[in-house]
Amino acid sequence: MLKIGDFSRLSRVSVKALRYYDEIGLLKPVSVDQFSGYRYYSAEQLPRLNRILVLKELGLSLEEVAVLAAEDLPQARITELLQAKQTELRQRLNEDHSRLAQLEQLLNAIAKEGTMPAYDITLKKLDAQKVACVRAIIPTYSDIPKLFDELFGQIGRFQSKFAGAPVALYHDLEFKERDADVEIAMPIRGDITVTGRLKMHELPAVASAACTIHKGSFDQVGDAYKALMSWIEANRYQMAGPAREVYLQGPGPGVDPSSYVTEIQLPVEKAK
Amino acid sequence: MLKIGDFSRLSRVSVKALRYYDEIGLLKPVSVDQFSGYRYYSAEQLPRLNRILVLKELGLSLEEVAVLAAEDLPQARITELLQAKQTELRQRLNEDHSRLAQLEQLLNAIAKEGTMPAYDITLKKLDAQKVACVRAIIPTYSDIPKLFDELFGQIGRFQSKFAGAPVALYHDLEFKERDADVEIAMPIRGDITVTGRLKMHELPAVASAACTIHKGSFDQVGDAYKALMSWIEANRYQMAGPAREVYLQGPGPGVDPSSYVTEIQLPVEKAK
DNA sequence: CTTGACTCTCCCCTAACAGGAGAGTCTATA
DNA sequence: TATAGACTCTCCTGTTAGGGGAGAGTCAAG
Repeated sequence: MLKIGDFSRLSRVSVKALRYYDEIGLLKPVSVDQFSGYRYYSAEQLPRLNRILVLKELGLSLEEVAVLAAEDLPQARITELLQAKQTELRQRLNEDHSRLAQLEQLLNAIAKEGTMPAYDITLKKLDAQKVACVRAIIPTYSDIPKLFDELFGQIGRFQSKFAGAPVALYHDLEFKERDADVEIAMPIRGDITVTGRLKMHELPAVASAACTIHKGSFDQVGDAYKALMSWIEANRYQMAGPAREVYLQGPGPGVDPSSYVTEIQLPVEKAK
Repeated sequence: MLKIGDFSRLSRVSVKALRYYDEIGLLKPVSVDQFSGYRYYSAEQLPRLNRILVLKELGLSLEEVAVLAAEDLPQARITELLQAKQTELRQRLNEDHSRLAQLEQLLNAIAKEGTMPAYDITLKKLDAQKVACVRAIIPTYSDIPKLFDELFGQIGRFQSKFAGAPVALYHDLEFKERDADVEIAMPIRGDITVTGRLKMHELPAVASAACTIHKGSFDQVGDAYKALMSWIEANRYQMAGPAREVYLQGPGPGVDPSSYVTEIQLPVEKAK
């Protein structure tokens, strides 16, 4: 019979860990002194402990190890559990891989710019949402406020049904200096009646969109687009739908242009 | 001013997480109502939160994120931190890679044998240790007990200086049916005087050894060696020193051969 | 018999929140 | 104006796999 310290030395497992394995029922000492509480182990338990350590090393949680270390477990269950771990590991490998790529890209950008880049870009999934909208071909971008006025002039009294921040969609796949096809939309909960150029419809969901947040006047919003474009190129994506601008904090009473906050969302897909 | 729920919806970060970020000082609301305790955020905080999320996604802990999200951090510190993360990530990638390989191997073995393999093999580092030993060429393996007797006949009275389980070293790099070069050693703490064929010396440390534990009579110890050998081959290692057998529970009064416990250690190195 | 090494239980700590309890607050509608 | 329902607050517990330490009891050698 070995005292816990001896068993710890033989197995190179800490005393704390052994006590913990006892507590969770993973490896019980062969006997426990009823009065002193001392745990006594046998060298014959080393193979089991060894198996526990091996399985743990493979990335299984102690709970899973406990299942696998049980005797007479049907083979099907064993392989099932291990294969689940396998796919889990594979997935983490992929994630880490792309993390590493992102990290490298960030380091490159820092080396080039000498500081943290101004725009942080993430890939998001956009849900479908019901909106009230007006869509038109406008001669110049300075006509956008008119579309807003047209929209809010009609739906302004349904504030309680607003379900988010207003969005602009640029339906031209390429940038157009004039005569752009623009849609101004407001997410709506429930139904409202619309007339004239106003329509209710559903913005389609987007499987993945490269997104970033621009802070400040719309004059510099081009920088955000540039950052998005070079990110898309560097990560081998390509555009896959109309760009969206979400006006998280837009023009309004007492709002300075320098505190506007706009999220730009570019639907993308992996380039072939 | 946005209530926490609104800010949560805008940012797609849970209310719980936002409160937590407030608590650890990572992202404080712009104002907190002194009486109700309500937190009020501004849309202008979204870029910062976005940066936090991006850095977190890269695998940084919130503590590290807090450092990086601080203003006016010298560029050197930034790259230093990120590069540290990079190497950390690379290491985890390697580990996961080998884990995956081990897992696949285990699944193969299970598929072949129909059950969990009898031997779990691990790579260990062996420390140097001082031993008393007797080394000899013995005609047959059944002469090993004689060597034990010779050893313990002399050092048996120094039990208090024993520092581990007895070890056998097989100095022939290839298996020899007869006239094997065998060393029987006992780890010793401090010094003792030895005479005749007995020597004191230091067993060298081993950078990595493939190890497994055999339970039961020595007759079947060959299975353990077979398992080790095929593991070594499958993992592209090669032997790099004398095999060791550690008698964790060996012959003694009232010990049945079926409860012997022996660890087999094969020093290895990566095959080129 | 003493001393030093060992062991016991119990409690707190980790990271990044999630879940829930119980109490207080805000706001839209009747 | 009253109230219901939605929202928010703090506080507590739980998650993994133990580590660190306190205070008390136990064992073995000299």
